[in-house]
Amino acid sequence: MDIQESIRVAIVEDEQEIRELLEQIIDLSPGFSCKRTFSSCEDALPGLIADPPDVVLMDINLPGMDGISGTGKLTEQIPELNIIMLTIQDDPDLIYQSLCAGATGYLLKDTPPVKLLQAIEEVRQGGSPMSPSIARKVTMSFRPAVNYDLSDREKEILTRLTQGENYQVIAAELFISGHTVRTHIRNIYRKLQVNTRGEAVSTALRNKIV
Amino acid sequence: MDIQESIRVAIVEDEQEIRELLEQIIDLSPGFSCKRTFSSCEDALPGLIADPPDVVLMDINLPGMDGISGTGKLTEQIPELNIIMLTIQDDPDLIYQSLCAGATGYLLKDTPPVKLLQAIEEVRQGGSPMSPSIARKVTMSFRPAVNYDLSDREKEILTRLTQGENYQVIAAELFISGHTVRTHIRNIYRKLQVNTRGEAVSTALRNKIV
DNA sequence: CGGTCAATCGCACATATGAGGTATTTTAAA
DNA sequence: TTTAAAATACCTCATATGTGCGATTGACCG
Repeated sequence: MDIQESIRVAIVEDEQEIRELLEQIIDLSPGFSCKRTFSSCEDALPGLIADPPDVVLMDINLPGMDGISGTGKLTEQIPELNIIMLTIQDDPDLIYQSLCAGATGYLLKDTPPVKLLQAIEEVRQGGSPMSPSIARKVTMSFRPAVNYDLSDREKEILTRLTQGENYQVIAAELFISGHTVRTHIRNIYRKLQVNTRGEAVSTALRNKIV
Repeated sequence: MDIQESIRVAIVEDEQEIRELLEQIIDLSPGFSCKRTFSSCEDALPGLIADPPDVVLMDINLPGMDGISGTGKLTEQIPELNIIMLTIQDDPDLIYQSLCAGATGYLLKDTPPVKLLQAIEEVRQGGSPMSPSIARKVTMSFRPAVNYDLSDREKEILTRLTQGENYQVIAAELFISGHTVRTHIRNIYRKLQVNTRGEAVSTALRNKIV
């Protein structure tokens, strides 16, 4: 392997101490190089878009544009860019937002240097490195949160509501009368504590009921 | 640490060869023990529910009840049970369904023994081990898939549709007339290629537009 | 300068929906 | 076998919705 082929890493991190520490860890490791570091997204974006590195380490808490918005802007321009969030927070909501914005990895800042370097390599090879506790939060996010105690029939009808079918169509497909469909939907709304179709579909999908 | 404290692993796998190979890998490794193996979910469920192991390795393709359904039944009874899917398939849909059913890890069958043991330890410690390519598919699943080219105003209205607000309420909140709301919604429906509120909300949420 | 598009506003009408109530039958559990 | 829950069915009525049409304004672009 050519000496030139070291993985080019860029860092966006506002705290000077951490930034320089990361830079040293990476730059002093064979196979890795860190030529560019930034203390804000505003500084980082133009350069990173013009000449994308192999991997970006992105802090979430930044003055001005936060790391999640920055990640969004970057992936909008360069969808295949590998961005690893590197932060203290393990708030499920921030993890969710980061991944939606296009992050491909998510590490906690207490990650030891060796693991950090492994993660950079892994994301380079098409993986999605995450700290164990983060990965767990991600998998847990797929689970249905609350149990609304819907009957099978109700779930069936709710599914069809999400598909935009109207009362008559549902009735025909399930071989029941439109009146019955209305009654079921009334019960669904009561259990879901909603009173419109839009809310019902929304609650159903967000809670993975269907 | 006590010698008794080895991690108790159970295996559900129909192919005898693979099952016995896994059993050996685990049972011969210090700190791990595999006392129970099954060739079907039907066989496995009663025992696993009665006396849950620390970790379950679950195949997806099984005769009779498949591994995803089995995982669902298990987590219904024991939500905190650690189940690692162990399969050849990396189909995003199966990954999604597995995680929804309650799987906490997902490994490909070509995972080398060392990595497998590491994964078992990791899931035991609250992580969610995944093969790199699987993890990447999981993170990618958070990204908005298709761009429907909605204007900011349209996204704003779409968001409110998902919250079940009616035309008049939306109009009042955005300080525009109900007529305008209708026009926007008409345009949203056209762009999303739907013609009911339920479908619009569904498409919006599934594609992470809002 | 002409063209395009987003955002705004308007009218009319058939149908779908949500909300109120009541009641029978089937299934499952106690 | 009694009871409870789920599934079924019906009625009425005010309002929301989807859709057909047309129109004006302002911003931005070539």
